[in-house]
Amino acid sequence: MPRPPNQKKHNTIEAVAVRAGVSTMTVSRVLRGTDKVALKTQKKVNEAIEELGYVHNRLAGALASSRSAQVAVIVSSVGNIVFTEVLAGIAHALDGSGYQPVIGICEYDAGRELDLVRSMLAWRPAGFILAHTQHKPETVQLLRTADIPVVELMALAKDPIDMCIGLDHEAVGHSTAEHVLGKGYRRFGYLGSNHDIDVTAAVRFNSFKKTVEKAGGEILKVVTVNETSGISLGRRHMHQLAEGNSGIELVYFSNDAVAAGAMMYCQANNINIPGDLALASFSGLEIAGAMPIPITTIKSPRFDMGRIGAENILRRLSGEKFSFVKDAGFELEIGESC
Amino acid sequence: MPRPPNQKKHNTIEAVAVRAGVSTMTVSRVLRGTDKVALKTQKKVNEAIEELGYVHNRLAGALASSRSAQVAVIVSSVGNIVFTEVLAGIAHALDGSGYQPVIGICEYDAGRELDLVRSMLAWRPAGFILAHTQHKPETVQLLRTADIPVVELMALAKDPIDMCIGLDHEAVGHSTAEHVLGKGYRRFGYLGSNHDIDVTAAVRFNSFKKTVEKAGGEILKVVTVNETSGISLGRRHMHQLAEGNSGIELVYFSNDAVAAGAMMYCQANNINIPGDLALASFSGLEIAGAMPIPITTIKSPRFDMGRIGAENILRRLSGEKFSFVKDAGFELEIGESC
DNA sequence: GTGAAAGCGCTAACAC
DNA sequence: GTGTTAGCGCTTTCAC
Repeated sequence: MPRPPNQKKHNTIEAVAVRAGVSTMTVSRVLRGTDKVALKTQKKVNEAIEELGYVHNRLAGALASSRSAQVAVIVSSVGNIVFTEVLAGIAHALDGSGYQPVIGICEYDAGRELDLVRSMLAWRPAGFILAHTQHKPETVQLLRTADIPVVELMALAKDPIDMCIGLDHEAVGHSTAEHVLGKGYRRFGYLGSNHDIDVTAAVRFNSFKKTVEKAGGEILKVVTVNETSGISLGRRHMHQLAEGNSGIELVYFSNDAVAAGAMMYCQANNINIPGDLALASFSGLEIAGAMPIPITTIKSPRFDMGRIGAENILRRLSGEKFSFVKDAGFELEIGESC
Repeated sequence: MPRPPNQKKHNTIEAVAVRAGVSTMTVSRVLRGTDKVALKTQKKVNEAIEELGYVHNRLAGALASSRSAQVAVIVSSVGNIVFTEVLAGIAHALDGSGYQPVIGICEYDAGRELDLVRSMLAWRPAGFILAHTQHKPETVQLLRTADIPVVELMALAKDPIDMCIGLDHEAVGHSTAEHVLGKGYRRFGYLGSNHDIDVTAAVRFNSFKKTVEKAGGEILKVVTVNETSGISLGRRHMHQLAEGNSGIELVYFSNDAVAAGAMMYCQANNINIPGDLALASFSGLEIAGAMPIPITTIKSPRFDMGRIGAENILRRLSGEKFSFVKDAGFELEIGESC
């Protein structure tokens, strides 16, 4: 024998229907706000819902309609403020749409990402947002066959899964180099973190280097550290680039947190910026502008990438047909550090 | 007539079952890893899954078993690094448990929180984590009747919904005051942000003030700003406390980001710390220790609050019966700023 | 170790 | 405007 018949159904639209003296369909309609229901009936139903403290079961709803109201989001890390801004943009765009973000964190690990995609897909999300463009082939395959709108953020994908809006990190590195070359600097140092997992930093640096060398400049010293990027990292490792008479005129950083730490080191060690040493960075974080000597950096529209990504998921969900790969653009934020 | 009969079921355990030459039940068992299935059968099923690119539908599973594998999490903001550390702790604890966090952001708004709780509850999460203790009565009611494990984090709740692990912010303010009084300071200023939404900051300050005044000290000037807390806020508003001969010996801050900005102001304006002015703060963020003059602050176990919260949700989900309200404790991190 | 049938709570598709 | 019926894709329960 199968499971015993329902005994005391509670918290079902059926209970609400009975109490309101209508059919379950009517309750369903009131709940979803679709179709027309007589105002009097609506009132009765809403009262019944209130009295019973009924909470709609979207699990059953999603199954029945094969339409979920969740949007899956995977970010590399929440410890990195860059991603939290993207998340904020996504949350902002989704707010009030009826869709909810479900967030997964892959810690820069493509294997974890694959696992996450698989298990998030099991909840049949309406759309998928990935805040990075490095994936395993299986991940791409899985998402392509899922047949839901997908957006990749942060960088321009060479072979996008579906939609994409991100930065051209090569252009970022190039522009930064052009700027500092224009200022007359020719001898450079570099301090970066986690190039093995943050591919975009490597792309920026390589492009920076290429442009510098093409113009006759030199990269005298490169320090890359494999620990989590942060202020204290910059503070602790800056001595490698600041001490002695290395001839370095300007240090380029993988991001503003590292640069800020480096500036703290300089402040604590009486190194004059930009007189003794100039600094240039990437991120456009609040901290760059709040430094005693504001740091020249590159600002990218992180919040907007998240917002636009989510908005386009919504547009597709509402039936529009389109796809795109869009350069999000960036802005050179000139401080006093170079 | 109701909906037309299933035509081409794809991506169902039925399709897998047919291909593997077994019943759907067997596929289900393999998928969930429960019960015993002959190794040969398992292999056949797994092959079929692979060939079909089948993705498990947890929606249907959750409905049938009335058991979901999602844990709902609500944080006040992701812009505040404090919450991202809590999230990281939660993600860490849930990792590998089979449960997935579903994150909502209420932006410090109890009304939004209520909406979020309602709509997240509609997905029948297995548990609920709230990274704050301020709620509308309806929220509390809703969660209490949901009959799922609930954890509140960050502060000690007076009337906890269920479990709670957080800081005693009154003790924090008191300890900070004791420390600075012990150092001989008697005349204080305060710079805080967003007291209307961040209740914990107000609690810390009031407790600080009480302790100071009881000891014969004075709070000479209080500046509270209603904008999003951050480095630049500290940088821009510090002048109100630093300029002139106000007699202020030490400034207390609502958090480290504000304090760091204040230090940037002092650095840029040649105010000697702690000679001209001492600083004390709260948070224990990386930035406090990376300053040219490390800032004395209070460190709380944010990651661990998240981790422990999630772990206890899991314990309850595995059948254990218990509840608790736990003081997470804190540590005075003595820098050179006072 | 495996299968059959009923049902989780809801909504699509129609009828009235 | 409202009700009826079948079924979304899975798991429960029991039988073999």
